[in-house]
Amino acid sequence: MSLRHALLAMLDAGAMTGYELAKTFDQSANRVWHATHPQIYTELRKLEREKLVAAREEPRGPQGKATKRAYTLTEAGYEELSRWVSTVEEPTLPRDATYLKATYFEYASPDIVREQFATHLAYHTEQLRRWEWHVEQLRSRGTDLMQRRLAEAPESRHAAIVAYKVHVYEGMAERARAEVAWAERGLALVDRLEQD
Amino acid sequence: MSLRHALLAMLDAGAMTGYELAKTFDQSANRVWHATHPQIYTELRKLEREKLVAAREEPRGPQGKATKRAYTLTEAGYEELSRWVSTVEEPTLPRDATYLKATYFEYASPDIVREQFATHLAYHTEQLRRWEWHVEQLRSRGTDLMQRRLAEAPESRHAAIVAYKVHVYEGMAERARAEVAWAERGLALVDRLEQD
DNA sequence: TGTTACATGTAAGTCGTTACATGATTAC
DNA sequence: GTAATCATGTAACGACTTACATGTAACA
Repeated sequence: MSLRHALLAMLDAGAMTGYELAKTFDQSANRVWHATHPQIYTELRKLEREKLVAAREEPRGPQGKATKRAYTLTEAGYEELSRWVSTVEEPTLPRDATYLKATYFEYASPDIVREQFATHLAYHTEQLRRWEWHVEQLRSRGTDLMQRRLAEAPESRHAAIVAYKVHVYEGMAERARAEVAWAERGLALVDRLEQD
Repeated sequence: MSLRHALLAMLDAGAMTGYELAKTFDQSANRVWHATHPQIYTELRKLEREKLVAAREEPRGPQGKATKRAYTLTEAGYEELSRWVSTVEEPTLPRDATYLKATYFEYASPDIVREQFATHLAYHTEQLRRWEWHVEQLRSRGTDLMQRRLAEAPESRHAAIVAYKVHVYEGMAERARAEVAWAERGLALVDRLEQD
């Protein structure tokens, strides 16, 4: 049940609409927890009913025919976020389809295996680039979210706020590096097996 | 929908009961895909209805009052397994509650943060030990499952069968090492932040 | 006699995906 | 005018979790 906490956490940096949250989830800094837009809209309505967030309907465009709903954390929402952060999380049990499939690669042709490793390599190379970019942004405190967050916190906490996020994103970058290396060793392995 | 393929893959090494499959999933070599026992029993019945596996009811114990159901792959099941292995898997989108939580560790006390990193460290140290053990077992071809699998395959494929599994388990070991290192750096970080 | 392991399920509920559906606004 | 983006949802289905439920067999 971490989706709600991911949402609460992002709203802690300031008001956002469901649309913005979906964007932030999928392409930007918070690619640690994946969620689709129907899930996000549904959960936001649920959080609103539980009074953990409050919605403000805003007109959109000059005519204001369209509206959007900007959500903010309530006091109760903030407390729930703090409570959650202060409980120890059990490690996630693995469920990795690529690794599972790779266990049985002897049933596939070398070309398919190469394609699988190449896809893995391309994906995680791109991810690595993203994470490294985010670490850089964080260190120079360049992201919007970080600016907003720091503005609302006392200066004495600034170091910790940045440091933990850098630690997470560096961890994600390390993971991506491990996947890139794994895929490269995999490609070398196919070649070796084919030569025999 | 990888649970079914995980089951088909394990049955490829020979007949097994739901109970044995659940054990194998959770504590032994195939800890790449997690599943609970109700899920496994349900999916096996479904696979049976779809004729991808066949069940043989066997008596258990000397009186044979109790029974167990041993499942084997059918020809169609084997074909489905081959088909699946030959399709390229899209990378899994991340959903990691520990990393998500760590992003907001500034809201937790240093002791809670230490406890979280220590839990992470202990878990992945244990996992690393397991994966390294499995790699050793595989290399010496010592596991039951591997013996059965090799017995049914032509000798020319033996190298590939072992090599791909070693590659996967080494990848899992590398991942565990990365998590151990991440948790250790995390513990050092808390200390540093507390000193300032 | 009691505990652990073996063995198999059902049922209720939550979480997550995919497809469907709608309409305004912006930029070309 | 038309395409992309902004913006918000519903509905159906499938995957997964947790609690409940039952009984045999082996071992001390």
